[in-house]
Amino acid sequence: MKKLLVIVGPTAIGKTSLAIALAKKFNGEVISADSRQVYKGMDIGTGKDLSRNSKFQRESRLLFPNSKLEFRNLGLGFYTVSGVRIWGYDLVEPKKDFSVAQYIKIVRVIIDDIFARGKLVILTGGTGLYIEALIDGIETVSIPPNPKLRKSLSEKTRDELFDTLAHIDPIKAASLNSSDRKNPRRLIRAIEIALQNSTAKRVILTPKLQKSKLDANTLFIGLTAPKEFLFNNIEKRVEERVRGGIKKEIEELLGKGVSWKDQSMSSLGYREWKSYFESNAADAEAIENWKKEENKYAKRQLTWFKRDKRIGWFDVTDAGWQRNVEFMVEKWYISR
RNA sequence: GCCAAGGUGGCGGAGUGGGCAAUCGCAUCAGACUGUAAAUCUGACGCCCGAAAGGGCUACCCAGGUUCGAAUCCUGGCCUUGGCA
Repeated sequence: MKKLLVIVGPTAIGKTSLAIALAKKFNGEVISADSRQVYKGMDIGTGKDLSRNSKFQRESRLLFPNSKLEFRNLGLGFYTVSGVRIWGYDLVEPKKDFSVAQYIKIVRVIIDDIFARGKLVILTGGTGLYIEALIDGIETVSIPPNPKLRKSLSEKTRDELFDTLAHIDPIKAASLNSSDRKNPRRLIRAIEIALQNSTAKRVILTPKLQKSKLDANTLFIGLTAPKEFLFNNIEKRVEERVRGGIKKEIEELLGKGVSWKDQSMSSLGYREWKSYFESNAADAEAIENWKKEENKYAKRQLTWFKRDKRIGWFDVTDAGWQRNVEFMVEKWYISR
């Protein structure tokens, strides 16, 4: 039976180390579900758990599902940390855009491979959308972005965007909640989908939009903690990353031609340094902002995961929580 | 001691006679989320009642005063900062 263990939770709570511990115990391999760790060369800021000498190992049996996704012949591969394989890092160059659709395509290849080798898959990370998309599927992933359209819509106000959408797809427009109606990015994507759908219908291509769910026996575990504890951890972690050489990492990225406008550089821990590098702002300012933003991010993650009723929560400040997790996983693992 | 500027909500900072419970930013709380998701976006945020509409109360350093009406004007006090002695 294919078994998939999912470990979610806010940043800095210790998901990866739990994943590694469980992987050892239950013969598993870890896959990162993190929209930023996919970028090659962004290690410190995104918190890839790499030990000093861990090297990327290419698995040449595995191919990218689409040659366009592959870059520089790097291929698919993994890092080994404490004897456990970690996949999902270094999938793209930081100059490239990346999105859920690509993530699920690539990761499904990896998952199939791990299952084929009879091992447990442990998916862990803080990007809720990626996890949900991978497991439950997304109907409209097959509709690619349309850069020209996006550009032409980018000047419009939210009201104009909403009116445009209401004109093309009134049902979709009416179904949007009050927050999304004011969210330009969402409105643009909705228009993109609406247009695609309507053209498709006209050409009688009618692509069957459907969710493709992952076929596996899945257990969801969530790690949580009181906010003070979390924020404290975040603070320490940010400082560690500063000491660990985030500035140098950014310098190297910039040196390789990565720009502040690139999607990858919108990541926490990177964008906060823009004014430091560009206008000589104090690094204390960057660090303070980084911590602040990281806290907000953790809260957003909690909001996202809270609504998924499949998740069994463990508070990492409770004594013996780890044993409880292991117990739960074991019970599930040996069940059929 | 004199001169100047100023004291506003948890913080920063607008407002300089009525539209002010007070723009905005931060923080905080709650939430959304289906190819940018570490992104993007929404709501609440003096106190009390109310599901809401709405109503009531207390407020812009303190004390007085002018005025139909003051965060805004006047007087006195206290405090802060800068300059001169």
